[in-house]
Amino acid sequence: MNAVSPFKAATLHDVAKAAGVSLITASRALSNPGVVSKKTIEKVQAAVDSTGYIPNLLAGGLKSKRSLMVGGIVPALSVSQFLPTVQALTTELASAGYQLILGQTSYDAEQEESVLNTMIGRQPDGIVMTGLVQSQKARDRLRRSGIPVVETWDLSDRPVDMLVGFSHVKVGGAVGGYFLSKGWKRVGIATGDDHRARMRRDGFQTTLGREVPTAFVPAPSSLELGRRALAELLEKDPHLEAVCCSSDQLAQGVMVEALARGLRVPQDLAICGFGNADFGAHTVPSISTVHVDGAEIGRLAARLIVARCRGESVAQPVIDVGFRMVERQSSAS
Amino acid sequence: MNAVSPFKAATLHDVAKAAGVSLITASRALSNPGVVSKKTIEKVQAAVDSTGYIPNLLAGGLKSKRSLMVGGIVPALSVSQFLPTVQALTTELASAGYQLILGQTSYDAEQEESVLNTMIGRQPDGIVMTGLVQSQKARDRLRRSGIPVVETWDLSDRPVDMLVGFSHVKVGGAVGGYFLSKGWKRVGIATGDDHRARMRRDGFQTTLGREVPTAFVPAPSSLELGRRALAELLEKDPHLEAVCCSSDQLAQGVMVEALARGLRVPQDLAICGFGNADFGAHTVPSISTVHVDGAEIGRLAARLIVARCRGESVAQPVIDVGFRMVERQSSAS
DNA sequence: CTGTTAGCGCATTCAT
DNA sequence: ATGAATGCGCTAACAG
Repeated sequence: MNAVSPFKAATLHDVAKAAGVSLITASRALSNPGVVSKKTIEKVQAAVDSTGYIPNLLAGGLKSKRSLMVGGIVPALSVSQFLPTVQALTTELASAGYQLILGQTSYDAEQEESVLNTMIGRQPDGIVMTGLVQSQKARDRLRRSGIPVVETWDLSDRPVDMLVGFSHVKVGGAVGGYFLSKGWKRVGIATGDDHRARMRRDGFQTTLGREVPTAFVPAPSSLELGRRALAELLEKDPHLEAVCCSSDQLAQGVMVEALARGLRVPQDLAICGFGNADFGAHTVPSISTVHVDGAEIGRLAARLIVARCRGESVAQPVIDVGFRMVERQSSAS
Repeated sequence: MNAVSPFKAATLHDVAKAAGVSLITASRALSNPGVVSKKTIEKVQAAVDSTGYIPNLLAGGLKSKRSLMVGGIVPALSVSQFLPTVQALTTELASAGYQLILGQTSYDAEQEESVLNTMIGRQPDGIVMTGLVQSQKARDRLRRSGIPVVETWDLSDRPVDMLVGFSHVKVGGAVGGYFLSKGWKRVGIATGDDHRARMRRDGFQTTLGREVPTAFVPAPSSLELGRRALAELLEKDPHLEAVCCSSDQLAQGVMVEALARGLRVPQDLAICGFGNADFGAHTVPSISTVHVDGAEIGRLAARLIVARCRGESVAQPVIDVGFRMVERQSSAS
């Protein structure tokens, strides 16, 4: 049975007819009840119930220029670092009556451009990017579209519009400073090869004042890739003392591999991750990391968009949410 | 600076004028180039480039009854079990020109109903649910809406429409049979309390022919909750031989807690998870689990929706993707 | 191959 | 407090 529904969905027209009022009165009764008499509202409500009317948001959006949709763009949903952000974004937006349309770029600038184009075509009331918009063409398009945009998870001198993030260079610098304070000389890096991870590596190396043996792994990072990364690093330097990882998943992999090789953590090898994934506090030993409040980023981004949509002027369109080091057993001295 | 764009976005009207053709010819040149002369297409394309035209998909959808959007509904994005499904769904849909609108139910039937209502209002060309639709009201609404629906990750005698899933009772039964074959008598269950996890527990207990000590944990399951669950189970039975977990995250937590207490895995305590998360193969010891192809579920769901949208008749609207036991070190004898 | 006509379902003018 | 007209931007019919 593949037949389409035999029922034509009820429109506002049907509701108005059933309620014995005009189209526009029915419309107002539903979307602006303040200006309609109580009796009328009741009649309309009864008609809605009896007809099973569901407003066509496409039509409403076309006319009112408010689609009640917000575009959310991630490199890939499986990048678990962004998950709390997307989740909080979705929840916070839903509570304001907006829904999220998802787009994936696969870390590819061309795909980013095409995703943004179709996204703009859907007339979203806002667009939230995880990361900065890469291509210049896309940046221009976004600006000219007039759609409120929030870039997240990074900082920039010239954001497209609004921004909620933090400095990855500073994160790398902080971890580098921490390693220096511990006196570790023979250190390595296990890292993803995306833009932000590279910024953290840059900051780390700058603080250390030199290049550091590095194992690059493709996205998405995982426990398995962490194990391989440590194997690679130990080939480069068999006497490694500490490893800085671009995610807690990688860090856990490095740790598993180290323990499997009979290395003690942290005595023989210290490990630091990034992101403060929930499992990191509960492994044995627990994993030192850098905490970033991903959910807060999502909430703030949602609020910026919603404020803009309401025509409120946004006092602080660029927000640095910062970060903090979390020392746990994997690097405690 | 909170000013809205000073440029009014170009419409198809502007493109047509710039290209010196009629509105509908411009429309066809873009969406149905086969019926337009090559010269005209070129003129229109040039006009598109010069005006920066981006089609308004809301308007197109209103008229054509094809919104090119598909609703995707999950309990919560953080339920990592569904992530490969949502990711594959998004990717596969994108390749067919559709985009995903996200909805979250928080495992709550009322919220499911309200999410589905606004979803229907957006006139999606299809709706994909992770799990079955809970509320009867929502089921009726969905049926009457005529929108193609795919429920996933479960089986049902009377699906709303189409279905891609597997039997959780059978999964539980398979794990129970596996435990029986190993001769483990003192067994426990660490499980989430959602519908599907309970079905697996039922299947497990039915096969064992009795009730089994159980630690229930709230969603989303995590390593931490797994540690607590084992602590709870060991209080109920200090001589536990094996634990069946409702996710690999829980299983990892149970394992970490066991090792932290000096128990050997699997000699003192055997562990089995569910979901075949990527890390499970690479922990030490590696984690036995039940494999379900979540990405395949997403791909199949997308194809069913797309086929329906193209008016093709769907030969097999209910697909059982099955599962398989994956024995690893945590339960190897 | 191209153009004209007529809406899709609703919300924003205006009027009463 | 209610209603009539108008059009958002686009595409499905039909015409030529």
